[in-house]
Amino acid sequence: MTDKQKAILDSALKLFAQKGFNAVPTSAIAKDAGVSEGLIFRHFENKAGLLNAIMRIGLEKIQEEVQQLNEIEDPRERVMTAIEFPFHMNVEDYPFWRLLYSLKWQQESYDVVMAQPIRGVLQHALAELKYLDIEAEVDLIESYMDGFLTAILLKGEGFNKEELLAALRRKYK
Amino acid sequence: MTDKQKAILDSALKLFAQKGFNAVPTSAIAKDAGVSEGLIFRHFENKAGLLNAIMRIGLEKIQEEVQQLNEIEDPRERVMTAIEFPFHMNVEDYPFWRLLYSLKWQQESYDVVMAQPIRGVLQHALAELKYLDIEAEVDLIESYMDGFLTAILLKGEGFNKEELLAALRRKYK
DNA sequence: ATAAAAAGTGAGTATTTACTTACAAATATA
DNA sequence: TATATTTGTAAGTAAATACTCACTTTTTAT
Repeated sequence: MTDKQKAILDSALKLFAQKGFNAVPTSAIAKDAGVSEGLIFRHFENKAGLLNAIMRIGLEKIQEEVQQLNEIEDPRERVMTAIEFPFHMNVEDYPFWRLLYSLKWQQESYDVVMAQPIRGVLQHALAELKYLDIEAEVDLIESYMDGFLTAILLKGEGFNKEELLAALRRKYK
Repeated sequence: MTDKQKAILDSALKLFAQKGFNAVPTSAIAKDAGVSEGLIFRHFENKAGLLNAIMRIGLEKIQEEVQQLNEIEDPRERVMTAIEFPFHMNVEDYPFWRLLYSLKWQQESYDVVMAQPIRGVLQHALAELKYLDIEAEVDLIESYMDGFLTAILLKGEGFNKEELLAALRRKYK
């Protein structure tokens, strides 16, 4: 992976996350990355291929983090850590999440790949805790997480996510 | 408002909700509505004007529904009804909500207009209930609602929202 | 050192897209 | 009925966009 290739991926992720995939022309990506437009197509074949490369890299990184949840012994703590995942996300990953969440509304493909591993963790943990109606409970937790992540990603400057986390913990104490 | 004008609005909402604003050319809208492309510009000036018309109509309709929440006397019930709003949404409004939620990620403007009235209802109700830390609590509830609405809008056929509602009520009984 | 492969460029190109315009049909108004 | 206004159309147009291609530069392998 060359410097320019990395620059293209960085610029594309940044711009896609800001304005949406369809609203960003390849010329703008090339300009932002300081690269000729043709190079994008040399490396990624087409615009969709560029998006694919971005998503593959991002999803791999996130899946590693999900794996780490399984190292938590206590299933109760494992579930709480999962629910609180949006609050402890790395800020440098925000653009990727924004892109993933904006793509959800047009192409489900990527989102499904992302949601599946977390679902597995939750299902397993709730089974250990002898929950009944595991599927509905997992849907509920996934909805919470989705809402939290959305709030954190969209409510900019003025938003205090620590306060929100505190309110959440109060409910689940 | 003529028949063709209505047809344009219907087709545009449908297509924007499915594929996203930027991914839908005005030619496709005209074709779907059975109308000449020029008519779109005669009535709505430009593509952004068409989107504005769609959003204005939709937001007015939704705000009426939010007003109805205020008619509920008991603040506890008022809050629960608000939280459960996503479950009782009219199916015919799904496309509008999909469009609103997809636009969130690129232009915050519309979403803010929508969220403000609901925030007001929640703030007022929680104040009546003598909650401390009202803002954080409202953020929490808004996050829930956002997650539920997203789940209902995105998880198609196989998704049983009644089960999710049941799980939610179990938690808050 | 030399050949082969890969990285990179910049100037195209075909198509799409938002929007215009000149005109016709329908509808309202007097 | 006559006329003014609104609704509608079809054929444009200029700009933007995804992608190609011929070519040069850099890196890798022998």
